[in-house]
Amino acid sequence: MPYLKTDTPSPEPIDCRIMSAALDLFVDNGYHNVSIHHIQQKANVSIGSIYNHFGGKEGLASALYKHILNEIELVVDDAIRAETSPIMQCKHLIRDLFNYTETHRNIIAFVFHAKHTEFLPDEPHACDSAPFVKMRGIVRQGIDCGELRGSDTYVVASVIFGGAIRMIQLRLENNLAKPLPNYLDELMEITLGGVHRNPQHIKEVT
Amino acid sequence: MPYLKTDTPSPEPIDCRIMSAALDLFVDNGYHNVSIHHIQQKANVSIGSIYNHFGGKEGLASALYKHILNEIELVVDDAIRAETSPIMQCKHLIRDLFNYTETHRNIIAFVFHAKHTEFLPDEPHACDSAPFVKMRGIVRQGIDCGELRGSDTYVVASVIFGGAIRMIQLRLENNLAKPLPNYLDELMEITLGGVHRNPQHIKEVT
DNA sequence: GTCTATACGCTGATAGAC
DNA sequence: GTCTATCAGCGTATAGAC
Repeated sequence: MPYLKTDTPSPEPIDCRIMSAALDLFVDNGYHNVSIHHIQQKANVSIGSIYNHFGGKEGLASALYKHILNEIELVVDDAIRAETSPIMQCKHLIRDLFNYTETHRNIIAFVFHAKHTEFLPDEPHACDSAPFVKMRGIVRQGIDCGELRGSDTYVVASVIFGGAIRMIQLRLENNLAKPLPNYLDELMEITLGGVHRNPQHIKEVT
Repeated sequence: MPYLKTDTPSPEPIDCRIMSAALDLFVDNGYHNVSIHHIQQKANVSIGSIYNHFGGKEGLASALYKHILNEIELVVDDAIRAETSPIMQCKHLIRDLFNYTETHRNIIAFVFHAKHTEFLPDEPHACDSAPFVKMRGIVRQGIDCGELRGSDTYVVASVIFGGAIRMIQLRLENNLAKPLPNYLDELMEITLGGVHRNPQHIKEVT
């Protein structure tokens, strides 16, 4: 599963080496601030090889994007398989994403911290890709079976995963003192139970 | 307040025309896909004028960034002034941001939909800028006065504003059928009251 | 398949006239 | 202050040897 190892210079297949180097450089510097020459140098390959394998810089980014979305999809599938209720699936998934952020920082950063449409205009928006569609599917089931409040899938999914994604982004920008798993329990508690201390008074403010 | 009008070609001060053109182009195409020549053409000014006023492309982006953060800060200040309780301030602010997204799309897009560190390495992260610091200040007060549950400011702020920001991003990517204000009531209700239909059972899943 | 050297276009920036 | 013409550098992509 961790096919894409970070900062491993040499003894791997060449296409993997290229993608790993590109991932690190893209995350650290941004797609447009990285040239083919940088990637070539970091991956210890020639420019020709990059063109042979990926057809150019954009093809490389596209392959990397799809590869990483597949990895995320595996994480989502695991969570769906491991739990039965939608709420438990959500919590399981957020926990795994938090762990993944700590162990595979750049993979998460590439998904949650880049604007792909600026360099991959033909790829679908991240939120329309398989893993995110599946996340909304979990939420949809939770609403239908009465476990989750609300009616609009996008709204409920935004509350559940929006808070978690925000935490991930804060962590990636080094705004959090501790690793993400330390915040998981509090995050889930107030996401599920609400931020309002006296829920019976909510009607007063809405 | 709407000093930066969108798609207004001519009868304004030159620096405003330049910033408006740059904002539209940056949002539509991404900073790195826009050249000085594009901006010059759209703003009906010369390259020299851009350099005279802003010192170059990066200086222009930096001025635009600061200008827009100031506008957002005004929105935050308005919400803080208009309400007394932190929860009401949060809801007021989210409503105004939703309206602002519909009426000043590109201003919101530039703040919530771009990765500024890729072209403004010297500017602070958006989440460290004044408006976002003030948002966390509201949350901090809410926690301290017992109105909001939770203890960590970042966690509570992520839940409250993370969901709203996620909705804004979905709207900017045309994933929502209706304008944002239509979703406000449901969003606030489940954010404040929790997504879990039976809160008394939360301990079972956390 | 892998590599090097080269060509070409574009972009940011400047110089100097008005 | 505003403008035009021009330059230098970089970055993508290709051609062709091994």
